Formats: sequence, C-alpha cells, structure tokens
Amino acid sequence: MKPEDETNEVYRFFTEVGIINQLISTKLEAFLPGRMTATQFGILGHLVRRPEGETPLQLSNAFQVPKTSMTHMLASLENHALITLETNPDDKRSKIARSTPQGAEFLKASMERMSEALAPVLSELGPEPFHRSLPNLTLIRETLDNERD
Amino acid sequence: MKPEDETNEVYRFFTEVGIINQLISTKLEAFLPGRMTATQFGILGHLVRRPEGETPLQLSNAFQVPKTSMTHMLASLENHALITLETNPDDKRSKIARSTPQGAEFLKASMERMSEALAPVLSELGPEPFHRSLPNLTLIRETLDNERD
DNA sequence: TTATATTAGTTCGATATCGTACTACTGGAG
DNA sequence: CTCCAGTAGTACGATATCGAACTAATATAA
Repeated sequence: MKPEDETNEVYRFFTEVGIINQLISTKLEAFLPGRMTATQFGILGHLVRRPEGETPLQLSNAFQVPKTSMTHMLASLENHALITLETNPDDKRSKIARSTPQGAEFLKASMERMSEALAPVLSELGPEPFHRSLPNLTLIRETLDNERD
Repeated sequence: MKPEDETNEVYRFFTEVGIINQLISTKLEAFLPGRMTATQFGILGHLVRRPEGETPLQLSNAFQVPKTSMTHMLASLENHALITLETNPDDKRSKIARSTPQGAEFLKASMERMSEALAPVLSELGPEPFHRSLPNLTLIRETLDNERD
C-alpha cells in the first residue's frame, strides 16, 4: 500500500473514532439524568472499580481531559452524591475521589438500561468486531499516550 | 466467553474510543488556530472532498452533532473564510456549505503538520493496527447509525 | 533551615455545546 | 389554490469546556 493511502487510512480511523464517540455518548447521555455527561459516567465506572479511590490528577490523565474540566466534573458527581471528595492525608494539596454506594448503584442501573438499549446492536453485530478491534485500540491509545510528553 | 465478559469488552471498547478521541482531538487542536475544534476540522475535510458541497443537515448527520451545534461551527468556519454558506436554490429553507480555496489550502497545511506530529506514533505502530481495526470500526459505526431512529 | 521550584487543585473568563422554541419554507391532501 | 403538517435552519439560554493565572502544599537545593 502507498504511504499516501496509509495516511488516509489513519485519518479515516480517527474520523470513525470521533463519530462512534458521538453516537455512543449521545445514546448514553439520553439515559443519564440532567446534564450528566458520558465522560462523567466513565469516571464513575473507573472509581467503582477502584475502591481505594484516585486523585483528580490521576483521573484527568486516565481520561485525557484537562484538570480544570475534571474539577468541574467531580464537583458535579459529588453534588449528586455519587462520589466523595476528601483531602489526601498523604499530601494535603491533593484530594481523593471515591465512589459512594449510591454511585455504584446508579452505575449498575444505568449500565443495565444501556445494555438493553444496545442489545439490538450487539445481536446484529455479535461480539467479534469489538473483540477484534479492542487490542488494536488499546495499543494505539497506549502509544498516543506515551508519545504525549 | 461469558456474556458478562462480552459486555465488559464492549464497555472497554467505548472507553478506549473515548480516550483516543480525547488524545487525538487535543493533539490536533494544538495545531489549529484559536478555538477551532477537531470536529470543525473534520467538517472542512469532508467539504474539501465534496466540491458540490453539502447542507448543514447532511453534515450534522454525517458527524452526529446536533444541528444547532452545526450552525455554530459552520458560522465559525465561514468567519475564517474557510467555507462559504449560500442558500440552496432548490430549497430556500436550506443552505449549501462549500469549501473555499483557502479552506483547502488550510486543510492541506494542517494535515501536513499533523502528519509530522504523528510520525513518531506511526513509525512505532506501523499501519497495521489502523488497517486492521478500521473495517470493524466502520461496521460498528454503521450499525449504531442505522439503529438510531 | 531557608529559599526556590514544582505540583495539585481551583477560580475566572471566554467560548463551545446543545435542548427548546421559534421562523421560513415546502409539499401533500382536499 | 388553500390548508396544514413536516422540514431546514436559527435565536436564545443554560450549562460545559478549558486555558491562564492563581493559592496552597511539597520537594529540592544551598
């Protein structure tokens, strides 16, 4: 394949990623209360899977959003009592975000509703397209992430 | 594989898509002037490849953003003289967005700078991860898109 | 131990996003 | 032709995003 076509393919890759992101965020946000965002939901899931909690900075690295945006998102999650934010005893500049039981409950309920909404898509596609592309996506994400410095 | 693991994999797929989207948007936006957004850049590319132009509604379907957001983005691109917006003679409710020569020029220059910035990533990864995942992404995008009604 | 640089998070302000409700236009039914 | 239901785009307003500058705490150096 010509290098030109390869570049083109990379470009189309990023375009598809952008559109899928739009489609899935919109679909998910339709289920979420108020103005809660797909990224906020992702953060909640991340925290539910990590009972020890994470700092805002760790989260903004994990989701690649500016820390100033993270401040806002965490404040919103805290307002809904889905997470707690307490100062880190090991470093008083820092905080630790943890999910609450309500947060875990909320996540579970939302994921179930989302699964229902996605059921037609999954039964049409089957798990293979996701299974096959996931390792490649992870590799690309890791490389892009390491490159950033 | 258990159905539970399949669901989990789908979830991780969407998470990776979200993070890659963040990474690449941020990287791209660092090259773009002012507050120009990765989606706006995508729209410009779309229009450059379609000299006959498209209506705002076609564009908002293609990129899966609300038409009210599209109004704003197109106004911004027009302000920068990268596209023109004229009323559609066949339907006076409608408009047609077309790229200008400056738009095409700007796209070319930006893509070259972006390619340079991505060169280390591409030389590390090679084209395969993109090539292998693209058909799956397209399939998933099309299915999600058809589902939406 | 100071002094300085660095780091975590927030505040502030400019801009982007997008839902609701609107206007202008079209096209089909009668 | 005359309605009128439906469609393209926009105005407006509430909220989200995120860069720059800031504060407080910590790490490093002398």
